[in-house]
Amino acid sequence: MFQVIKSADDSRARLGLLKIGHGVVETPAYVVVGTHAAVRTLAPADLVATKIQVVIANTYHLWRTLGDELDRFEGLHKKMDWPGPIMTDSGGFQVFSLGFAREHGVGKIANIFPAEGDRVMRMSPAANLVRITDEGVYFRDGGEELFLDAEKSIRIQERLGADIVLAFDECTSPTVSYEYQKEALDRTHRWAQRSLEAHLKNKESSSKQGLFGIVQGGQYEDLRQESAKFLAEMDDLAGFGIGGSFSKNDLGQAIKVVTEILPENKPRHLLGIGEPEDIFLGVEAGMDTFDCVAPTRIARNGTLYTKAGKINILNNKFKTDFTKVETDCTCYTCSNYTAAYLAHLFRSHEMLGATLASVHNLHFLVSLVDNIRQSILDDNFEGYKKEFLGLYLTK
RNA sequence: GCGUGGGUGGCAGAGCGGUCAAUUGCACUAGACUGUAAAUCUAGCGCCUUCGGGCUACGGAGGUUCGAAUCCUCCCCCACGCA
Repeated sequence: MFQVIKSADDSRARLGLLKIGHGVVETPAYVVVGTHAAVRTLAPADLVATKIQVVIANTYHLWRTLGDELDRFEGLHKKMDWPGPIMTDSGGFQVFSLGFAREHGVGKIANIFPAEGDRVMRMSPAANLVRITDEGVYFRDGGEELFLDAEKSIRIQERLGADIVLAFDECTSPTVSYEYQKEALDRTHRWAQRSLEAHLKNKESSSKQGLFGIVQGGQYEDLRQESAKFLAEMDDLAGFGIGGSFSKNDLGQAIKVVTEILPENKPRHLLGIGEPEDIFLGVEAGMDTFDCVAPTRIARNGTLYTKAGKINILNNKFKTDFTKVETDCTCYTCSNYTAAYLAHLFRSHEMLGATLASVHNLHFLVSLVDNIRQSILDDNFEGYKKEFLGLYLTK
């Protein structure tokens, strides 16, 4: 299922082929987030044009939205008219995002321990909608409570029919105590076993789908290692996801300690991480695939990637910038439109602005991982990394 | 000409004696966004400032009052109705 084509000498970076039901994924690869079985603002044809290889949809949100319709669901590929590989997230992240993250107004990468004088931007705190038990998780949804556990998550994911499915886990915050991280980790491990059992029970779908276990452990290296060891021994897992909410400084180390333990012959997916600098970090530490809402979310909010760093197309100067966002970019947006036109679309609140920006940002990241693969092939990963980040992080 | 209702910051529109440099929305200026309850959110938005505050402001000019965007007088505009 997964084959490492080449490993770098000076880092853990590796080139691979992930063969799954709906195609072969060349890794390192970027996975676009299509939570509700749709990539926001993009028509399927737009998505194909970005050359993105994989889409990840979300179990919790689809289950919540589709409800009983899932019983006669014909599968995400058909539903989305997306011919390529699909992953589904288990709903484990919603344990965090609808719970702790909502309550404390923090996100996946949170500046939770700000330095003196730091101005910390946070979302307004809101009610915690989550109640975690050893059995599973209760999500408060309007007046009722939705209960999701490992078995149910796997069953829903079978219906959704993605090529890669994820074990149900508890994503934790880096602010909680060691004791709680440990408790949550043990729970996540038990849920991983339950997920695997549920997965293997259905011969038909488990022959088509691969189940990834999810490494947790928060900011504690020993727990991360324990988690990697635990999951590494589960032979029937098709691969691994690395989860959790990080602070930016811990990210690299948290991945490194884990990839040292995980088996080389299985793919590793870094969950929810995907700014350009993080991809280098992840690849260097031995990760194969990445998904992130960033390219599409920041696009909708007017931010576009360029080789010289991110730009905000709503900035005054772009009103009269009749050049392309990136002169040498071959994406549909840059091939046809000026920065000024994009600025105009955003200022006019035209949806096309969000679409064109999303197309560009996805193309940017797809090109980035393409170049990373080439650099590994050329034994020049470190060189390419320095070259790219040298320009990208100047701003 | 008569009657009525109005003239408030770039626009719309609150306020109708003190807590008003003036609610709110839009626009504008920045910033944030990392397994998406985000096409969202945060901050700023008269001038000056040693960030305590100071100054000029609610059509114009006077006046009443300790105090006026708010009350009175005159003037100038606008809308609608009647001639």
